[in-house]
Amino acid sequence: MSTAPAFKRLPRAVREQQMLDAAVKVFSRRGFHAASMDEIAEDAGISKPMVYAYLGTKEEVFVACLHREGTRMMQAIAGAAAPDLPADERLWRGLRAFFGFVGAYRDGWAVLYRQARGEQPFAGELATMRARLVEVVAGMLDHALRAEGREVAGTDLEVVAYALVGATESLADWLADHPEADPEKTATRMMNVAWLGAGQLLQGVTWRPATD
Amino acid sequence: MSTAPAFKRLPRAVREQQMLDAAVKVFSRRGFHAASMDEIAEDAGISKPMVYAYLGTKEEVFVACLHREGTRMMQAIAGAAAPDLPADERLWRGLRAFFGFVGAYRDGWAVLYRQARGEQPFAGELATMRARLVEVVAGMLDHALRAEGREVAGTDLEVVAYALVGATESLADWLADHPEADPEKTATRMMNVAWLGAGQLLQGVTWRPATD
DNA sequence: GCGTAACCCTACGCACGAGTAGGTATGCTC
DNA sequence: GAGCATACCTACTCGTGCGTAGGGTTACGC
Repeated sequence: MSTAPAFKRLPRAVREQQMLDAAVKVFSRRGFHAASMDEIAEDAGISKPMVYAYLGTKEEVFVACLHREGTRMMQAIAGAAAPDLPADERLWRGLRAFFGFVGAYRDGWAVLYRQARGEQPFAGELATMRARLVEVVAGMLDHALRAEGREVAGTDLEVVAYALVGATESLADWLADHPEADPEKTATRMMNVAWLGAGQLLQGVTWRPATD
Repeated sequence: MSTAPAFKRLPRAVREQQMLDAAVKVFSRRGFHAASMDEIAEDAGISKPMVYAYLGTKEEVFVACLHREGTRMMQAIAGAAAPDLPADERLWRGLRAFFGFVGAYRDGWAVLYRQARGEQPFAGELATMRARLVEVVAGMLDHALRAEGREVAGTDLEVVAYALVGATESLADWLADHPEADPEKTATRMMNVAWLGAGQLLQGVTWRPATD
């Protein structure tokens, strides 16, 4: 019989990406635990055992999502912020790339930051990624300050970098919830806060002398 | 037989608090879904039906936790930042109170921000609370600027306030993971970043003119 | 054209955890 | 010290969803 096969057979590489797309979507909507493998399979237009065959258990599927979206984001940023540029230009381009990523892959962002953070097994992975970002930002600040002949304690640098990364993530959340907002403009605003605030502070200006 | 009752009978109000303590602890460790009512009950030193009798279903227990911790936090901040003080002093006291809260109730913080955020049914509640904070901060900035005869568009103010709140939350996370760190000092650092960065920016200084 | 490997399915087993039924003991009131 | 409310328990039911067993079909090499 030639019952036109409702859906085509596809090569593994393609199906895997479809599954990941579906998984990211479902995880971002429901959260890790509330998401069901059945829903992911259905959303990918496939049946559950295929997901197990290609991607493994639920945890493994989530890790695969985390990995793909994380890599995308890191590459977007790293590709934009070439290390031979002056620090402020690197920061600016990095921010633009970052907000561009969030604007383009909202679901990915939600999975990465809103979900992974709460679930114990994955929080570590996420923390590592963020730590890399903090390190890079701290490096930029340090570099910029050395160029002006100033020097600052490592811990202070790290904490300030942490605050900047936090502020950026927060604006990313805001952006994800405001589809009408412009990523470019958001990046500009963040750049202003970051560069002026951090710069001033690390140059020795303080609101109230830190009485350690 | 006088089999000394292994554990005492306690009045409802006391048991409820013990249950909430246990629930906050378990939720912060495991996350909402992975947490089990059995574990909460065991941790509180009573049996499961008591939890249902006093606090209701799992969702209701979580909401109760959210409510208690959220109220504690808001009261700590509001109590410290009296509205008749100058804006910078209010900001400073609010920050101190906030970091003090996080230092004292780490589990509460984790439940509030790391868990509630990811779970759809509760994210809204949390967003409302954060919105109130953003509003207050924006109000402070606005007030401070008007005092200097300057004026700024509402949206800009809100976005900057958002970034500041985000940076603060981020440092709170850092603090929660670094038990040795000093809340007071963290507050000082945040104050410096906030006041200098936001202040400068809103006074018209920019890194690169925003070319709307 | 025939074997074989890759793709894909329906239909289950089974554990885990939310929520409940139904009963016991302890203190408090009159 | 009888009656009653409140604190508390053990021991279940039952739905939900992860993970799998076992089998069918299409393409591709030779």
